[in-house]
Amino acid sequence: MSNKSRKNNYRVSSVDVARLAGVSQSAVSRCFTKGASISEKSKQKVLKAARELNYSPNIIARSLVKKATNIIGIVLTRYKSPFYSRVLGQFTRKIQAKGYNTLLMDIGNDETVDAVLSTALQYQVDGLIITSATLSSAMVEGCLTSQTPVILFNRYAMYNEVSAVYCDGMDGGRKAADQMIGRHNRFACIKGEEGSSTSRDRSQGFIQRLEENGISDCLYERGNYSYESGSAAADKLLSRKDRPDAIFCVSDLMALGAMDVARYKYGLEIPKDLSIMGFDNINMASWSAYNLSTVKQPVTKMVDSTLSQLFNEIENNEDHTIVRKIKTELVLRKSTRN
Amino acid sequence: MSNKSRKNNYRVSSVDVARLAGVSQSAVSRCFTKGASISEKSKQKVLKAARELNYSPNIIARSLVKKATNIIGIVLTRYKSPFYSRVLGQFTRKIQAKGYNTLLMDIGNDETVDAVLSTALQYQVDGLIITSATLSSAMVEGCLTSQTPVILFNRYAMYNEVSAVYCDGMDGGRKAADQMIGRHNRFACIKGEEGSSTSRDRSQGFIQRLEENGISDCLYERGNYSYESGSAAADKLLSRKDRPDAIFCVSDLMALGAMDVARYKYGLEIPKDLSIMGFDNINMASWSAYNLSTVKQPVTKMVDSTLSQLFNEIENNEDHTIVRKIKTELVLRKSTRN
DNA sequence: ATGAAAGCGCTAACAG
DNA sequence: CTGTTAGCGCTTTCAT
Repeated sequence: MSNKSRKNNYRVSSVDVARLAGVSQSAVSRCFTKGASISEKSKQKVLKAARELNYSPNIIARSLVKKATNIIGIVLTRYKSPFYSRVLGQFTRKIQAKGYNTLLMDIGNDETVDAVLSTALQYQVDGLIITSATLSSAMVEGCLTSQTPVILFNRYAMYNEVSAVYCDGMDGGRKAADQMIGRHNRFACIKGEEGSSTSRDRSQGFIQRLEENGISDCLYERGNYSYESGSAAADKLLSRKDRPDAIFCVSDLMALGAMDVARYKYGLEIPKDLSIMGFDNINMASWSAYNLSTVKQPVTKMVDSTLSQLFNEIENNEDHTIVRKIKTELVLRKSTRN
Repeated sequence: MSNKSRKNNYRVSSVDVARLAGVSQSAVSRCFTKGASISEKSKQKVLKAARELNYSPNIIARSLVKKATNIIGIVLTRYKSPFYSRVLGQFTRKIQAKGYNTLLMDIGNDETVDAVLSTALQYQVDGLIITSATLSSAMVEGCLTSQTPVILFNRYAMYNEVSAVYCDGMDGGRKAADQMIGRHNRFACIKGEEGSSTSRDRSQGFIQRLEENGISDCLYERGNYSYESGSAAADKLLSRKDRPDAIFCVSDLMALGAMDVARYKYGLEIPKDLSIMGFDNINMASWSAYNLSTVKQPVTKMVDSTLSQLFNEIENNEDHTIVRKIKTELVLRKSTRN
């Protein structure tokens, strides 16, 4: 059996159906295009033939002529985070509900982002959602000339030709600080990787607010958003003699890791000896083992906003770009004093 | 600005490039088809023109003629589970590495599975991975006539025309039982939903092994694989006067929920008063707050096996279906006595 | 090595 | 309502 035998194998097409049904090929096309004018009689003939041959229209061919694939590309970076799983789940479900489909693309490191985006464009996606990755100007150019709407999710644009929706990390950081100030003596922050803009915003908001209140010696360590890195960072912080009694983490996962070293390695009681706050409000934050106070990113609101803007740009050809900054909400549980 | 103005907008094609480069359209096609015979000189001309026009080939058109889209469809049910996030992540990354792309489809309930699969087929996916969903015979038929290779992931086939790779839940359940037998007096099991075959296998293995050892009064409750449902099920179990001192949960997430009610609602000590085991070995199982003993599904092995079979069927037209049952591994931590 | 031409499977005028 | 016809943007013989 040769390498190509599959490709050469017959795939039933509309002309086969037409022949069997005794109608023209356009009739079968009309039969599968809702709103097209076709008599009930031919419709039945076509349907019968189609069923017999197990036919269904080739969307690729349709896309070629309609110049619309009905597919939305979603780009994200290695998503270890439960936050992004949730986001992705909501996106795909809602995209499907809208009659579109999702081409999911994962980028390992920032070097590959251009390649990935470019193949998305080559697939003629009708729209693009980019999560936690930056957009090179070459790619902005590409999207522009191909007229492909793009929304940055949880990033903001350096270029104002592209829309963005993200949550207000700066304000979230400030809220976290407000919750802790006055109840603690020594503050620390566990940030994300150096380049990360979300990490920067959140920690900056926190630190600024502290400074506004006369606290200028906030410690910090960095993690990579994982549980383990949160543990490691907290470990460093807690091994100091001037150990902090309040730690703000720029992600919940890191906060959980921090809580666990604090409790199980240092035997600290939370929040008696140490308050911890996270950011995201992932499911685990509410688990009884943690009860993590956190700054909630309103996922549903963010997703809906992204999608409504995207479909607006796609369907109404609204080329008006927007930047929507969504407010966070404080979720107080028991990992902080009150 | 009309509704259609975007669609009518110009998208640069190979003929545009050809014209600018002063070569034939086929030349530009060849330029982008590796291995095609084209002189260095024309190649440069084409490349230059392409760059100028910001051109890149339309994969949809190419797919139409090549009868191959290079896209793999992945179907999964509302994936709340961290296990499936991990699986999905591995799949997409490895699919991309192979030069393919992922069309991600989510099915809410079993009613929609046919619709979803059928649109995947209409998109002419080169292959299909179906996770935790059953395949109707109509769909098997559809895949067969369209010659689309399908692999069932963590399901087994009722039909032997379709390949499957899954982990041996029955054996996993048995291993869990072996670990608990002799150290406990009263056993219970938290199963998944009634229809779920994975739940059935895992719990059956557990219960059978118990019976082989003369224990025939294993209690059980059902959950839906979520943390909350695990808590609820454990709550019922633990409120009995003949409370179990060993609980096997068919998923880690439920086991974590069970641990938390046991500890925080009933004040039980684990594993002193109660042993708990899970299934999957998700990341959280190793967190210090839990230290959950569990039956590990070897994700990487399963994913690799699935993919190698799938690509084998795609590229070598190997229509030899396989069913690969992968062995689980016991991971002992501190939630069980030893 | 290159261009001309045929066609992938479909939709969309256009006549009738 | 229906068939005919002309493409969508590309790959691929087939000559040259």
